Amino acid sequence: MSFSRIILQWYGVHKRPLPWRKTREPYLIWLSEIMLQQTRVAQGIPYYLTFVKAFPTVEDLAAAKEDEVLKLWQGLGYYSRARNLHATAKFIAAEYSGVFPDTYKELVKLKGIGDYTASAMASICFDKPEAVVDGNVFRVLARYFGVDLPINSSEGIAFFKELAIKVMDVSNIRDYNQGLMEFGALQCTPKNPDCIGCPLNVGCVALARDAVSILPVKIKKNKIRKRYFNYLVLVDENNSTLLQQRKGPGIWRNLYEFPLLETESEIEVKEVVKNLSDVIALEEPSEVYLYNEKQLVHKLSHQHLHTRFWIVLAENKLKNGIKITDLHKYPVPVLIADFIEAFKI
DNA sequence: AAAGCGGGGTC
DNA sequence: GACCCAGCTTT
Repeated sequence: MSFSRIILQWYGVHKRPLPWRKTREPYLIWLSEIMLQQTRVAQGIPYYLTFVKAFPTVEDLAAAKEDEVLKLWQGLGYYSRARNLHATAKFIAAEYSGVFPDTYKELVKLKGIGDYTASAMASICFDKPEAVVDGNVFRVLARYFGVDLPINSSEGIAFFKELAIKVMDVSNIRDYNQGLMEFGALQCTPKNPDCIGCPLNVGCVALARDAVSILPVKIKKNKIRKRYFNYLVLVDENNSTLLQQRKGPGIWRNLYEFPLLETESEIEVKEVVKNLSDVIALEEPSEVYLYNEKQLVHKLSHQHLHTRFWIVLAENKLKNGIKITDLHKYPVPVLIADFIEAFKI
């Protein structure tokens, strides 16, 4: 039996009943695909359900404020996905009367939709013969066909895409594509795959060469940048504080945070007081003290944020102050959300 | 071609 | 601690 036949047959038995598998409506498939980029299915499910409930149609999403979208996205990470999602929803509603295009070529032009997502939507929603290549597919193909080209090199990406097109089954492309990814997620797992019980073990090149554990090959290049964040948590007599929206490029764009003093290294309270006026306009603080004695390290995949929260008691009432009890309404990074959760004055 | 972009699960 | 996850965009 062929590679694709075995995948289809396996999928028929092991298909999980995921929420987005009850439909082929482009809006819902799109939503699920964007959320699942670099994200495990289990982590994405609750967000998907929340979004479908809050925004049943693309017009509903288009009509929302970006802050609302980011708030519901909070905790899922890679927030450019949420910003692009919102921008594309507005574009589809305004320019396409709320109807998604049905070809790879048109889909891939949309913000936040790249090769993978355009292929997934075209095949799943419209039965178009497009091959998907996600992390699962890279792994399955690399092992079964014994390909050791790095999956994160230009050459590797092009090779695997071509290979995926060669072996796809266009007679049932929806199930084939989803089946191949499901197979990677459940059977051909990154660590300790069950090769004994694998329906593809006979033809698997990696298994024959005892190379399962070294495939796929990936060039690693993780340089982790250390940063030192000092958040200034102002508190006035009304129990109000200040938040700022992060602007420009970099992490957490358009999310909110406390006024930030970033430094080259860990600093003392004296230095915080000295630099206070650079970050916030304040008549005169009555007291500045450290909230977390032990600096906490918030780990992103490419940055370690050594973070301290400083409580700054304000002498006068803050202008544009936000009630501490209202902080939970703003979209914030998990780092800030955890602080807000724990903060008791 | 390479870097930047989150947060969480798994081993 | 290392690796990975239904990747995309910018440089």
